[in-house]
Amino acid sequence: MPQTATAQPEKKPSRIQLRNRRKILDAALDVFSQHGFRGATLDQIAEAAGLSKPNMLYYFDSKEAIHVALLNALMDEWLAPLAVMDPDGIPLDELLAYIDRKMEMSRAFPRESRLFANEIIQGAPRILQDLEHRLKPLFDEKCRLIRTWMEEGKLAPMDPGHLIFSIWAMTQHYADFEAQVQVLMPDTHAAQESARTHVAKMFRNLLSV
Amino acid sequence: MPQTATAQPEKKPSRIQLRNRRKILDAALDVFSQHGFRGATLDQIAEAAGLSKPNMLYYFDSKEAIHVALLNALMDEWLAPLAVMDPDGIPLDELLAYIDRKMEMSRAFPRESRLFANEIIQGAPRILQDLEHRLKPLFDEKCRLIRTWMEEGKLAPMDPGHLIFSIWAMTQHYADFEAQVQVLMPDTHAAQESARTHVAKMFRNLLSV
DNA sequence: ATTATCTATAGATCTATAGATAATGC
DNA sequence: ATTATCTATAGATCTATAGATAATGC
Repeated sequence: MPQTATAQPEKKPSRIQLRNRRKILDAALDVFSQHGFRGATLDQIAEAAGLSKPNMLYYFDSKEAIHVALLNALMDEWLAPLAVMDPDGIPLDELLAYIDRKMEMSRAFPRESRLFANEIIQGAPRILQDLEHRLKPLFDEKCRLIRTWMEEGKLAPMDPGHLIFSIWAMTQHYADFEAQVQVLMPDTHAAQESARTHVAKMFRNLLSV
Repeated sequence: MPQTATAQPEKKPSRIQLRNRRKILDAALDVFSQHGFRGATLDQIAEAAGLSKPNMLYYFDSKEAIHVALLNALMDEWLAPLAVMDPDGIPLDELLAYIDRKMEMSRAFPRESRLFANEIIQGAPRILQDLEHRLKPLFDEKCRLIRTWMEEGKLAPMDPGHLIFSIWAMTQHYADFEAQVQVLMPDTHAAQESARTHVAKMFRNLLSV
């Protein structure tokens, strides 16, 4: 039986392993999302994780390994709102529910949003493969679904790809550009609530037949 | 006559001064827009500018001074499309023209877009004052103008601030997240053209009474 | 016995400056 | 005379590793 090159003993990780790896990834999310990959330092991550730097490198081979592990761990969670869009649901409701889930994620998980934003703005050097192999198939599948809905006359016709880009742009803007939003609309709490209403109305208006 | 604290001899810069400062800022735009402030190095900028590193620091005091000079130099240009929105024009036309100018800038100057995006995502530490003192007044002024137009029944009513955020989010998305757009819509040229149409239609639809 | 942590530091990279030399403009 | 450039390097910071010691799980 041919043995794959990546086959490994694969002992199950200890409790300490799990806890420390999670502490490191939590800290890395803080630091990488704020400074980007090259702007972040192992010192900052180690301090935020409450571990010494060498100890941290006992759990991950390198700075890049931490970053890649973090992106991989978050990718599924990040794509979940799109993934659960249901072909058997009511088209307009499904899309509006997707938009609302994205707005909620942007509010509840701004660090995750900024982590991906930083990576992609800088050319996605460490995540391009994942975009190709995990995001692209999902994107294509949902584009086909939306196109079908439009052809059935359930949604106003438009390019499904650009529609999805519009949704991403609008929903993630409030997380990614929070510093600017806060300057221009100082009452953050009210701004967040009204943003949700504005975006929902905007897309309902756009998508209704 | 009282003398301001910042008064300086202020000799006029030589031709070489002007040329080298411009070369440095050009190079800095390349490097900072791709890697962010902390991710960029003076080595990269110096090489891109075709100057030695110490020579470059003869023209600017520090890495931060280069970055700040660059942001300041680009801010007016970056806000120009919003600034020229004309109170005496036809409301819907003015807004659609603004949106089209922003789409065109995103296409023609993606580095500028990413430079500001990087800075703001990371909390705008070096540009917060400018946002307060240059962006905020313009933003408030244009919000008042749009609100007036809406009250006159010339535009569909909505929150003007969120409308502007929507426009920024949509138009800058194609520049800032270009790496992702390219993965998902490989035919970049066609994607750009259809993006322009999509965004124009979307806002015409949204704003028409 | 194995896993986890610590101290110390190598070696690379990065910002910035000192001080000498070359080029330029009156 | 003044402006611009170069060589050399100080001093800080950063990633990563070596090797010893402590803690943990059978």
